[in-house]
Amino acid sequence: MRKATIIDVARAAGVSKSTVSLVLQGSPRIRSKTTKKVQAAIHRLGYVYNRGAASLRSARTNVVGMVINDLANPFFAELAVGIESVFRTSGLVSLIAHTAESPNRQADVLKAMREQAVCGLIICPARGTDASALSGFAHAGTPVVLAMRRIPGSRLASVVPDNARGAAEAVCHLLDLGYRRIAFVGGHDDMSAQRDRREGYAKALAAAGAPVDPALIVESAPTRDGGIAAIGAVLALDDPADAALCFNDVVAFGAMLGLRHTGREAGRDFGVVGFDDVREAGEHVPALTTVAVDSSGIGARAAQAALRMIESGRMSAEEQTTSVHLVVRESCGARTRGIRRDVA
Amino acid sequence: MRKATIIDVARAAGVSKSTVSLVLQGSPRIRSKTTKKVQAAIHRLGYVYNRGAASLRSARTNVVGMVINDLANPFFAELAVGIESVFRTSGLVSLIAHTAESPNRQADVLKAMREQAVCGLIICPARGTDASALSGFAHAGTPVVLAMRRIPGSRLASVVPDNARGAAEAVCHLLDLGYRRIAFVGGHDDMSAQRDRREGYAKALAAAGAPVDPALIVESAPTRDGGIAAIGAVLALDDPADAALCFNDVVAFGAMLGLRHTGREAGRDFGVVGFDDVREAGEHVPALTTVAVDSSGIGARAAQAALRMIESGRMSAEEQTTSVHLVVRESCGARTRGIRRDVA
DNA sequence: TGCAAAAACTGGAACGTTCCAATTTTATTG
DNA sequence: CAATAAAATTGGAACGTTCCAGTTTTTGCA
Repeated sequence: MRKATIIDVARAAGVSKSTVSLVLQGSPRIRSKTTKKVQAAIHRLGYVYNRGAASLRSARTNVVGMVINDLANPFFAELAVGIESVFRTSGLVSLIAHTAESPNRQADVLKAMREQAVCGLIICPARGTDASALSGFAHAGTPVVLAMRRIPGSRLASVVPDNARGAAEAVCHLLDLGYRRIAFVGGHDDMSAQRDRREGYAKALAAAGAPVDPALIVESAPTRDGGIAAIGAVLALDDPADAALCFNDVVAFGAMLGLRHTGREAGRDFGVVGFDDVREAGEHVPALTTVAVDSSGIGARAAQAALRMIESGRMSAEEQTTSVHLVVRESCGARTRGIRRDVA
Repeated sequence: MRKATIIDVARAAGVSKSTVSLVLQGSPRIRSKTTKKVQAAIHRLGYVYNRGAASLRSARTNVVGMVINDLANPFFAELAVGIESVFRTSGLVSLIAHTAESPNRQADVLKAMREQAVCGLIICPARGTDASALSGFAHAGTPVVLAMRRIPGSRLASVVPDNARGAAEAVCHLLDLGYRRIAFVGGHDDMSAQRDRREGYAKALAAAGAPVDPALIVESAPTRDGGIAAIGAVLALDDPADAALCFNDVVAFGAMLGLRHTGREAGRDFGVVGFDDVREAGEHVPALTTVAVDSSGIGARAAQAALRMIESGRMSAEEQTTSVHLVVRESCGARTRGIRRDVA
């Protein structure tokens, strides 16, 4: 049995196909009696709207793309869910894709998104993504919003947490607790978030008159294993670190594991602060002190920014920064050492 | 500037639009010289393939749908990533959607998937999903594969872990460690996975000649809070439980938290076994003994099953079961009590 | 009731692709 | 080199929708 089309529906309802199309679009110029007739026919025939055909004619799809560098990271998964729910309430369908932090996969995925003619794109760009990777969208007039990570040299809208401020707050907290050799571990230099956090770290140290020792800044993959490796490096120094601000919570978990391998315990022998405040942070033993980032809030803002651009048809390069706050738990040793300064 | 079409490409390359179409599809009956000419023109014009138009004509999209009940749960996120990577290597684009375990949202999402004319669907159905929710796909001849959860009364292909066997193994292990009042906590009766696991639990107890006390079987949301509540219930009994098999790892984490609230510690005063073996299980304190489920393997099998059906055009209702194995860590108390039986 | 204006509805044409049957080009063979 | 077979290429129709410019129906008012 062939699939029913609006023409079949029109015939069944005794109206023209144009009328059916109008009903489908919820046009206000159709009498409710007619609408009812048409909807009955739609239901009776089991008619399914063909979005492909519609977008062929009207050039505006209701599909938005979402490109996530790591869906398996709970932080990004939560972000994706936040974005999706905003789009869903606006009647848009989200096409979620995962790039596994690989620019190649990302290129493939972006090509697919273009072919699907998405009407907007939210992307957490893979590490090392170049502005040119997204030029096709700009060229086609498709709104793009960067989430969590900026791309240097691109004139694109973005929503990122206040990385520098969060990092600075964390460093101040560690300084207040009396730590002297504070390391910055994890993440790569070509991730904007890492650069921003590292900058906040350096600035806070400088503001306190403390020296910034390049040996205490160690790059690593933003993963648990990366954290283990990085913490090992700063412990092996002649003048080893006594605390670390980690690029993100996952790195912090790895760092705490690495500490344990050397007989040290976070919060007792070493101060550890993470970044993100994923759900697991509060339940880890010891509980992780971390800079809380509102993932679903960032997702929602990014989605809203995209929505505005889609609806208005005007591109914007607005850079939004969302606030962050330090959540003090155990891994920094505040309980043991006593907090000497109140952190808002 | 209007977007380039195959007609523009054809003109630029000095061939017909049919030839361009053939090149785009990688047809073997085009001379390589012609292919090269066409590809040069495609590149020169920045031509982007229009999948909507193509699927309108050819009725076969290369988009597959993926409906996940909870993307924020790391287990399902990993599953999604596994599925996606299989589809990607076959040149299919995955449209991932999230239902938040709500049948209403699921219905919306499924409608959107049908409108996008997906050529296949993999779904972890939301709790309480009825077979009729998916009848539209069956009716349209679109392959559907259930992952992780079966739907009673539906003739659909499925890939689920060997829940009963895993649960039975866990119970045997607890019995071997000397526990007597083993509870089954968490999950809901209308989730097939919960029923299967509970059945394995009951069967193992019966096989060992141990009584199955209904008071020891407590439903709860499959969340951390659910675990806290459920463990509270089995501790409050006149004859309280001394061990628990939890519906999944998240519930187990909650249960261990709940134990701590009453001054008990998993592995010392009470045996806890989880299900899934999420990444966090091994790093929790105490480390969680759990039944390991191969999430990415299940994802891959489900994707392959869907792929077979898509390619052959023949529907199948094959039910695949993947093997599971018990991972003994600390929360069951094996270290303290000594293992009296070797678990493979 | 009749007339104008507004509201409701309608019939092509068009969107960019694939499929089909037909045509042209190239290769093969006697 | 002609005749044929095979390979490569082509133009037109079709897919299901929306848009546009009407046309018909309804409403409001004298």
